[in-house]
Amino acid sequence: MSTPQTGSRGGAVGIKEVAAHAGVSPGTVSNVLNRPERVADTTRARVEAAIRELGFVRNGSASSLRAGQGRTVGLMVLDLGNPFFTDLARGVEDVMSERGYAVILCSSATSAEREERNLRMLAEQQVRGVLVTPVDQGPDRLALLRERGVNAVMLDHPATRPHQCSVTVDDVSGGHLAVSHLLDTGARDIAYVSGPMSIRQCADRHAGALKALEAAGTGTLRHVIVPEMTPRAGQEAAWQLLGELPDAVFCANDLLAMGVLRALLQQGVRVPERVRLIGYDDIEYTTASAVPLSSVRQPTYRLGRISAELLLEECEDPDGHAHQQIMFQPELVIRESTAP
Amino acid sequence: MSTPQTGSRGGAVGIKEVAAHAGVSPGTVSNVLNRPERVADTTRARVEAAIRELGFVRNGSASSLRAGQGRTVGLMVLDLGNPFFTDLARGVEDVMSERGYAVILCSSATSAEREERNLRMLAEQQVRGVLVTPVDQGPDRLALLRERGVNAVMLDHPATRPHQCSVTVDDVSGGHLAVSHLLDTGARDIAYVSGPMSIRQCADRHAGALKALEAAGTGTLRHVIVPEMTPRAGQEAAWQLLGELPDAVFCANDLLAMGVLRALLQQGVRVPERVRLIGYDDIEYTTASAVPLSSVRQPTYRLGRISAELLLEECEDPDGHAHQQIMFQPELVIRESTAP
DNA sequence: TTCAGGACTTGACACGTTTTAATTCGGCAG
DNA sequence: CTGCCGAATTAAAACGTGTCAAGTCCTGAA
Repeated sequence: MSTPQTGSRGGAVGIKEVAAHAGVSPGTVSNVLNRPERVADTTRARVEAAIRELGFVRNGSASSLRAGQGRTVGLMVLDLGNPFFTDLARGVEDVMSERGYAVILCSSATSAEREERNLRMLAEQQVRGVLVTPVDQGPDRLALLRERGVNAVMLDHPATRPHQCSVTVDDVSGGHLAVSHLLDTGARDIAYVSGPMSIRQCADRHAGALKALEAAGTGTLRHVIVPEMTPRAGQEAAWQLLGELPDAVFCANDLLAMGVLRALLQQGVRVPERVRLIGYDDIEYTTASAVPLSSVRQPTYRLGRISAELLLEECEDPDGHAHQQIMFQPELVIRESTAP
Repeated sequence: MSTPQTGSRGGAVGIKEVAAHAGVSPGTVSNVLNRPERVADTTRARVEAAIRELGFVRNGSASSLRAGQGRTVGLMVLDLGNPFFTDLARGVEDVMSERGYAVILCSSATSAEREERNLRMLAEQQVRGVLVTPVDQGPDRLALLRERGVNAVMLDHPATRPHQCSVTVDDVSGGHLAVSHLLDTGARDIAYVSGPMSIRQCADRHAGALKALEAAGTGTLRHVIVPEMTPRAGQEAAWQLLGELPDAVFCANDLLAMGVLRALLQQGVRVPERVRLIGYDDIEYTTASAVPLSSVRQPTYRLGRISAELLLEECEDPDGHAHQQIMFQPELVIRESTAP
């Protein structure tokens, strides 16, 4: 019984054991951890040695309970199966990991009910802030968090409240870019394949497409709406178009475009000679596509990094922080699928 | 000052306010939350009403501090850019969300240093368990967590300790499947493109490939090692092979295979007529590949779900739980890239 | 020698919940 | 009427850290 196992269970060492081992008071250990500048160099060295020797790990629950704020943030995305969101998550995770924050990952899977459940869980976890891609424009489910003083940054969605941060990419402009380009290649009968118009991205890209037609004063747009934005759904959308082929197809998403491309090629339709095809997102996996896919590129990874930095700034310096609505401009990437 | 704003800041209601509002003691409210069966029906109803009316949200930090265990688990993957891991993460997240657990997402980015940093962070966060794809076979970095009583399930990696759970897919068998199939198509001079052999998956698939050659009593295997498992690296690997083309290429990864395919086609090498090509993982995004890609399919999403369930079982019933090493068998998916 | 003042350090309480032992209460047998 | 039991509830003591007012020690000037 002479072992230094003073910890409660499993040899967990607390701040008290460290203090005893270093011959100082618990308060000093806490100071070493949180405001190292207030403690004398020699004492700090002794405490740090004790921490290392005992393998002390700070109890985050206690810390966050007492301090009223922890070092975790929530990240809620629409769909973990979509490379757009995983790239974005990668950016967020990279920044948070560097800064010592933990990221709680949630997927709403585009379900409002699941979004609400996850937000409640994030509130329970006492997250310091959240990055959210909201499911819909509907009721402000973030209110629950805001009341509790949790900062929020809207991801790929314009701010819904006057003073709130948001990071987005200009989807109207993206739709405009894509369709202008299709018109430039000579296409006139254009089809737009997208998910439900309740998804803001789909609606905005559609609006941009219409603007491009209007500006050009020529061309028509057909709209095929599919329930999901997956390759399979794209394939099914293409089947609908086979009866009367358009000159070009603009997909709200590269995944959809991959499905469309596959269906067209299977039916012997030549791309781009007979039908031009352009997608959206410029995901990496179209690298070895049958016909290299033109697309509208979004700075996805950077989007994640920047929104993470914005959130941390807001959390760590609430007063000096000015809310920002950052909007990136997308970029046209022309490949073979639109270059006859 | 007559408002019921007894909460500390931002109107955060605590268990005490709820108790006062319902005319019971804080202990009873806690019982309603944690062991509802111990409290009389009428009282429970009154408390639940108060919770709803006040918008009470349990403080997870306090709960986890006092109870000694929270409702979060950690998930550490090797590479968030790889669909294999994001599919897996999706499975984990789905299960955990259903069961009311929070998932802390970490990526080690195949860096031992970052793995260690993240594990320390998970320890601080008092996670109840972790799902880990370890970076290497090296020093047991999980010890830090095990000491603190954190359960661990090894993901896509055999258990390193006698009594530990693990969920894997038989990579030796996968390599065997792939190369046997290539031999069946008549290939003899086969190239294996993979990441560093320190990655277990790469090594095991290589071992399986060798076994297949041995069993067949014919054929040779060249080995091209690239630093990363990305399409770009695959492209560069293919350039190395252009001098003396093999009959077939087996890639440790579909991403590599996509890069190889792209490079071969660009150089006018016909696939599969001149070179057969097979990948690994059967990711969704090869759907619209120039030449539909043969691959070795792993039940990735199920892998995630099952390992999550295993971890929860271990956490919630530590005594009744028997450690399991589950190994799935991969499945050969033959498409055009190996079917001349 | 004394004292002011600064640089560190300490001690004790508070955070919101869970948990244990103690209390109340009605009913029922002796 | 008393004593005792079980069910339901309560009061109070933790959990491990952060914070801040109150100390201690040291240096240098009067």
